[in-house]
Amino acid sequence: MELAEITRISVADQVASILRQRILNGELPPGTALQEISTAASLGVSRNTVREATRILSLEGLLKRSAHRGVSVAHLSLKDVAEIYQVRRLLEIPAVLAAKPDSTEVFSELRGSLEGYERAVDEVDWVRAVRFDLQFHTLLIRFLRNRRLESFYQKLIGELRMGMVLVDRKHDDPGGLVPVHRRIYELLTAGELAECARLIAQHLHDSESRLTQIMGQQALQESRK
Amino acid sequence: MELAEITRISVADQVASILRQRILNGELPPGTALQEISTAASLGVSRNTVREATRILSLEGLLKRSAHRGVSVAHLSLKDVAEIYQVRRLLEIPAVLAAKPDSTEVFSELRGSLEGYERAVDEVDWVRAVRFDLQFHTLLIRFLRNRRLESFYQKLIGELRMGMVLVDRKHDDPGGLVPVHRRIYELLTAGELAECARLIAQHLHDSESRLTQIMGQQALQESRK
DNA sequence: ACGTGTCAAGTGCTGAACAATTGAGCAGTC
DNA sequence: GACTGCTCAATTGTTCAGCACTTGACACGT
Repeated sequence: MELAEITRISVADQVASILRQRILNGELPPGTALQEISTAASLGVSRNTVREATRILSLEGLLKRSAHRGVSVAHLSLKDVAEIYQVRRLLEIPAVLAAKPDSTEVFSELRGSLEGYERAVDEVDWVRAVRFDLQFHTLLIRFLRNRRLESFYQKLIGELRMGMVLVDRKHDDPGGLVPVHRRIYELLTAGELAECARLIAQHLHDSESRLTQIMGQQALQESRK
Repeated sequence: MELAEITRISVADQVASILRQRILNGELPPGTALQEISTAASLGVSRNTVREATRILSLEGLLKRSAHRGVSVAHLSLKDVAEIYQVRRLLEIPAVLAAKPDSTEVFSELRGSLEGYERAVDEVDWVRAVRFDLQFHTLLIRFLRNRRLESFYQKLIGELRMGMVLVDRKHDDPGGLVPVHRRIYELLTAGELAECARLIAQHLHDSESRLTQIMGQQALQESRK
C-alpha cells in the first residue's frame, strides 16, 4: 500500500484529510466511534499516526475525545447551529461590505462556485450543492483579506456541513434558495453592497431557521422510539 | 469525595500547556527551535507525547512546523498583527454593543481583570499587565455568548501576547493607556454602549499603532548588524 | 432488582527501532 | 576562489511492541 506520489505532507495529515472527508460527506455520521486499532489497520498506518490525526480533527471540532473512551464523530446540537450562524452573520456581512471590485480573483472563484452550485441543483445532487453553497459563502470571507478569519470560518463551515449533509439527504428541496446566490453575486458585482448585505442577512436567517426546524424534527423522531 | 482530581487531563495536554505558558511568557522567544528528544527528556515524557503536544500548539499558531526540520516558536509579523487587530475590531465592537446588564458574571470578572491590570501597572509588572489587559478584552467577547468565538479570540490573543511580551519588556511605558480600561468599564456599566464601542475602536487603533511602530523599530535594529 | 466483583477490550503512554530527510563539512574540479 | 557533488551525523517521521490504567458489560450472590 505504497503511495506512488511524492508525499510532501505527513502521513498524519493525510489520515486526517481522509477522515475529514468521510465525516463531511456523511459516511461517518455523528456518533460513530472510531477505534484506533481498526482505523490504523484499515488505513495501513500505525496507531500513533491515527492518534495524531484524531488530535487534529478533534481540535477542528469534527471529533470528540472522551478520556479512555476514544473519539467519536461530533454531534451538531441546536446550540452549535445557533453559534455558527451568529458567527456567519458577524463575518459575512462585514465581508461583503468590504468587497472591492479589484478583487477579481475572488469574483471569478465566486462565479465558479455559483455555477457549480446551480449545476448541482439541476442534477439534484444535494451533497454537492451543499458543498458549493458553503464554498460560495467561504469565498465571501476572502474580501476581508484575513487568513485567520478564513481558516476559522472554514472550520465552522466544516462543522455545519457535517450537519447539513445529513439533513439534505432526506429533504430534496433546499428551500427554494436557488436564486438567492445568483442575486447575491449580481449585487456584489454591481457594487450594491448594502443591499447585498441585507440579502445575506435574510438568507442566513432563512437558512438557519430551516436547518433548525429540520433538526428539531429529526430529534423528535429520534427520541420517539 | 474526589480529592484525586489530578490526571483528568492527558499528559499531552499538560505538556502543551507547559510549552504554551513558556512561549506566552517569553521564555521561549520567537524562532526558538524545539527538539523532540531534549524536550521529551527534560519534561520526563516520551517523544510521541511531545509530538502530540507540538501538534496542538502548531494548530494554535504558536509553533511552526517545517517538514523534517522540526518545530520552532512562531514569529509574529507585521501582517499578523494587522490581521489580529482587524479581527479584534470585528469582534469586540459588536461584543460591547451586545452587552446586557444581566451578564453580572461577566461584569464581575471584568472588574477583577481591571483591578488586576491597574495593580500590575502600579507595581510596574508589565508582563502581568499585558496578561490582564488581554484578559479584559477577552472577557468582552463573552457578551456575544458564543464559545466558538471565545476560543477563537483567545487563540488570537495568545499569538498577540507572544509578541507583546517581547515588546513590553523593553518599553516600560505602555503608552499612557492606563485610564482607558477603566473608562471602558464605566461606560459599559452605564449602558453607554455606542460611546464605549467608539472608545474601544480608538483604543484598538492606538494599541495597534504602538505595537506596529515598536516592532518596526526592533526589526530595523535587528537588520542593522 | 440491586450492588458488586471480575474481566476483556481499548485507550494512554512509553521506549526502542528503523527509514527518510536535511544541513554541514569535505573533497574534487574548473 | 567559487561551484558542484559526496558523505555523514543529527533529527524528524513513522512503526512496533508492550505495559498500566480505565471503562463497560457481564455474571454473581444477596
